[in-house]
Amino acid sequence: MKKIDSVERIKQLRELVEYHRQKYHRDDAPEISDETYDSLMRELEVLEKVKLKNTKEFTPIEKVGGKILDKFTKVRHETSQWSYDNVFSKEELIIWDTRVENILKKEGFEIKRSYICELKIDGLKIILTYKNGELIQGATRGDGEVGEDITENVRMIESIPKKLPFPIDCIVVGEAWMAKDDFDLLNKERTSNGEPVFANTRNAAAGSLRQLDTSVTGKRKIKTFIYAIDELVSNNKKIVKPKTQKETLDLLEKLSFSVNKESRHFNSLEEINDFYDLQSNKKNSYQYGVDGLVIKINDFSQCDVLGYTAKAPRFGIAFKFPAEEVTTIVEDIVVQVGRTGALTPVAHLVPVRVAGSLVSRATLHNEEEIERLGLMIGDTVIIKKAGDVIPEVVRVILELRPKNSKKFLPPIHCPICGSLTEKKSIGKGSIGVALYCVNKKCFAQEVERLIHFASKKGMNIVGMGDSIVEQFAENGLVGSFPDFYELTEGDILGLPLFAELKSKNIIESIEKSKKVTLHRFLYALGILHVGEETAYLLAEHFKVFDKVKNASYEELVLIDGIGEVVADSVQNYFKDSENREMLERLLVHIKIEKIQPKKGGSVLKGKTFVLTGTLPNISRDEVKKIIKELGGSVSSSVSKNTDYILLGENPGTKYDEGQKLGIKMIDEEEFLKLFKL
DNA sequence: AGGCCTCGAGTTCA
DNA sequence: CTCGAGGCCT
Repeated sequence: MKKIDSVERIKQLRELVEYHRQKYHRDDAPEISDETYDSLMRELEVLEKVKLKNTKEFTPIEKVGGKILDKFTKVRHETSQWSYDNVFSKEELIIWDTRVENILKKEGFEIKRSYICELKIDGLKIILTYKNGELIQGATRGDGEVGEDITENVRMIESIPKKLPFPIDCIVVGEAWMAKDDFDLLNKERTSNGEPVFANTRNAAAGSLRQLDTSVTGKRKIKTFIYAIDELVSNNKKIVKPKTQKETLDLLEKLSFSVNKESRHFNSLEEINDFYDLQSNKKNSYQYGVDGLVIKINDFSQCDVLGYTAKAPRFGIAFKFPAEEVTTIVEDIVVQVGRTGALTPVAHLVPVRVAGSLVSRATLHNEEEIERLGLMIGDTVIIKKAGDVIPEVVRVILELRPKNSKKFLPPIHCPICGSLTEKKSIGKGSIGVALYCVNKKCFAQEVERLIHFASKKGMNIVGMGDSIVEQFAENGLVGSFPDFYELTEGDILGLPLFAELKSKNIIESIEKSKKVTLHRFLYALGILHVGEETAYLLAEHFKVFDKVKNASYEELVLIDGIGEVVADSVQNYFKDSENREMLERLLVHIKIEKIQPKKGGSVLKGKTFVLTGTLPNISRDEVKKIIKELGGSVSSSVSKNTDYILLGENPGTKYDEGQKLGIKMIDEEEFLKLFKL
């Protein structure tokens, strides 16, 4: 891929950012997620700084917010409404803190400082003005200088006091948000009324506040957290101007505002980092969205010294949680060969941080998926992580497509062995979507089969991971399964990076792997359509390997769960003379153990479980084993046959499906207790 | 023949 | 986790 001209990209990005800025701030109808928007903004900021500095093209983005719609009247804010700069890592936080310390030192100020950490609520900023204790105005932030008058809407919000307990003048600032439960209900209602649903709680909150009919606002159950006092005039001795952020929060509470209870007062960055970790685990348990922490210097006299940059206050910073959706560029689409010969296109990306890890590749499944996405090489795309683990291309940002973008052409030849590719026919006349390399001797396929054979769920040769198998294969040490068992320490020692101890360990693991259960052995062979489950079925039915090997088609299809396709596949595998020879050579080394009769468990008889998320103490495979031993079964997808969903941390879409179907959810603790394990 | 339920296969990063 | 497709029930 040719490098994209950065000046050209800056121009495109500017236009795009401006477009979405208006969509978001003016129209309340964003088309992209905030994270995506942030990500575009950050890229633009960096590019401008690097490429255009000292040129007349340099017009840094400073304006934030949008133009004002006619239907709401404008209000000019008494004090500018800033927003804090963002940091995304502990290192960046230290840089911010060091700058704070340096400025304080330079100005001859006390450098000892403490911090207030507040949750950064995902809502919309509101500014409330009180005169003599009476609410006289509510406004949105707008561009920071001029916002919209939403006084009548704000009066409909329960958590906002219309009259303060003290007759003072003040301007306070906070966040308006909608609870996740209320959001779900609202969207459900809108669906049944045929209205478009809101994309997220913040849009819903924003939409609800900008209603010309304020009774609608009242019905929408908007909630608030207030966190700042911009101005305060008081004749009352009980109400004095706060000198710190902590006093501010206390005072706000005293004035009957709704104040978030999670805020903490800390003296060190270490404490802040712990709090960050704690909250990043807890964030999904709140009814409001949290996108990070806001860290503020507690002492206002220090804040005054620190002042403002052109863009943001120096005395505070937003420490954001890792973005879950970001943009990046598809540098190339590369075709990978699987163990069965299946060819899978994978997008190679400019590395980006998503949900805490650096992502450089994402599977595209097949051509049809690429078609659906309308993806071309060189495109800018939005990436997210499915179930917080596997990177996924969500969609293409067409506006950023470079002129030299290339279409992905499905390979005519296998990228590894060069033989022709084809699609498989399935059933009568119809053709499957996946493309295959039909050469069984294809080196890539052979390596993948060997990896599968040695894997944990197969022969479980400990220490024989993907890259080691690859290395062995490339050096001609292994080409077929029996080769593993004919390796000597001397063979391995010849390879680079293999010291004596390491070689010895590998030989030992190979030795240990010789004892296997029948189902694991069958699985390891990698027979087409025989996965873990089917291997188990075969093992249970036939008990000994020879009977599986010699089973007739008729016998196979009679087994519950095995149909024509699988029976065919099994038959063909054992009919193949090369396979038979290989097996003969292999079985000399292998000792197939009898499966122990099930430990008379029947507690879970007939119960079907589905697992989602990470369990705190037990591994997924262990749980599966336990459930099976007790007579239950584990399925990979939720259906109405599912009895229980075993819920771990960061559950995926199965959680939502389960909720829809009203399936009982239990966590690890409940599971163990329930079945007295 | 159609629809639901499951399984198999491929995938990512630390 | 997601997708496609095999198996089985209606």
